[in-house]
Amino acid sequence: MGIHEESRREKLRKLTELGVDPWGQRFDDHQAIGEIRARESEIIVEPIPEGARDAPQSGPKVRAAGRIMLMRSKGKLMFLDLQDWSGRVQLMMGRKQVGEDAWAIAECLDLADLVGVDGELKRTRTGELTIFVEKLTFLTKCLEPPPEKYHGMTDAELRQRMRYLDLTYSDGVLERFLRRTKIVQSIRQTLGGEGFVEIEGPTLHAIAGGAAARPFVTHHNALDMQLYLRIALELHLKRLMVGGMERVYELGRVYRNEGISPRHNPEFTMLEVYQAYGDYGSMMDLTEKLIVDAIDAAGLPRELPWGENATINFEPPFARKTYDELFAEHAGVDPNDADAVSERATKLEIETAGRHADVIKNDVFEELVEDKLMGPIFVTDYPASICPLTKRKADNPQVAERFELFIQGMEVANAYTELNDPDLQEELFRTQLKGLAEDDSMAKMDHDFIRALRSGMPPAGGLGVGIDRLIMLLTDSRSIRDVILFPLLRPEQET
RNA sequence: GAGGCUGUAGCUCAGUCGGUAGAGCAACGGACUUUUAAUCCGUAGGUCUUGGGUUCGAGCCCCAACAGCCUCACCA
Repeated sequence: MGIHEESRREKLRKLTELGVDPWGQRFDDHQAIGEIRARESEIIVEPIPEGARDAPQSGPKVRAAGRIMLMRSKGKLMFLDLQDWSGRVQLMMGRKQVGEDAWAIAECLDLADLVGVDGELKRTRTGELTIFVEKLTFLTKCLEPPPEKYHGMTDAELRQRMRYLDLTYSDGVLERFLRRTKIVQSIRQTLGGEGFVEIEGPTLHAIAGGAAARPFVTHHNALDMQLYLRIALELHLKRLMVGGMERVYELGRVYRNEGISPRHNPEFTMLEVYQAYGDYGSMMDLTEKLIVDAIDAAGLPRELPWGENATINFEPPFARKTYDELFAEHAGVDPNDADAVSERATKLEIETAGRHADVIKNDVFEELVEDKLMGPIFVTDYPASICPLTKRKADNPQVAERFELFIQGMEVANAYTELNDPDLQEELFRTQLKGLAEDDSMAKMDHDFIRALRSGMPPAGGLGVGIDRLIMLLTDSRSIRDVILFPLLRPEQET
């Protein structure tokens, strides 16, 4: 046991001797510190009497509970900063004012302990809003020394492994995750308002379809079968549209067995929305509404900061450009001239031999265009051959009715006019499979899904949104790990 | 999977040319009833991530492993 824990355990023992439960009890009717601070105006200050030093004050009686963040002991008087999830307030506790019994408890306090207090809200001589403690209730002992009181925790690894400390001791972290919750709530509210119903699809899939990604593999013992954690929500939601769920969505976790980066975590949160009798145009309008509503619900301005100097302007309508327009603009090559595109690809050291022209074209697009799309911008009308789940344009089967929303070079949303022709779907599954490792293909043959389409899926628009990335953009976070409470880490070494 | 950077006290960080391991905060003891990262006096706290190697001598140089971060690849 280290010296810190030793001294804290000693105080825990003393508390027990004093008849105090060091792990606390129910503490009713306390007010959020943020609300307590808002009662500042109720403080009444009288004129300073002749010969006196301080003006008599009277303030509201308040009750607060929280964690001790700072302690300044001045002998028989101590100042503490108490923090809860709504804010921080100073406490003043005097030996004379609280009495000997409470003072004995106060002498057992350590930084990071949890306490409740009753007292009067007033100001100190220096004007600091302060609860003048009349009653102290010990709530929970902390056995670990907290991070440094000024710098907090800066080590990225510690902050992720010990998120519980990061939330308390790093500025803005708790606020960021609470904002995430507000944004997700807003998305559900917007969708509900538009008549969409939320469902819960299976996360264990026999076939990991609906996207191109390597799945996590697991095994069900009783059925002795291989299962995959879902990589997308798409195919089950579409089955539900066949079943008559005309406006349906799922907002949940998907799992991809891929690399980890500032923009990738093996498990992440995806929203997929399907609207019968809509198309990708209806999804574009919905996407804007979802984002703008979320910004409003979080109490944010439409123009948000991004990094040191940049801002992102979310004022709708977002820019819209076709894939080919952007391709011509950034690659300087006619997007319909396959030879010129191939030549451009070769210059970029992109493999061209034996590869489909649209795959090469898309590699060039990803290399030269995507990073430059600061957006928000809807990129529309993708090459059909790279979109096996998407309906083709009626007047041009080479082009798929698909858009992706890019913001700060990140793909945030992806939407289709959904392909509902079962024969074409089956054919596209088969052609996609050709020459591709199964894991690398977006189209894994799913006979049950084809069978569902044969029963008639209404023409529809579908939308996928990477929720974590959207949260990053709305919270000015450069890493996905800053918006996921417990990102995946290797296990800690045992020492 | 490849490359670069980082790893020193509970936390935040110094550590010169290879020559006895440092500071602040936190802790402990003392003073202090209006402090604000309180202040002042004193005390204690280290397997320098781990394992090898070079050297009379390694926190420092070399090799490897582990972990984190960044870049790239895969991907959203």
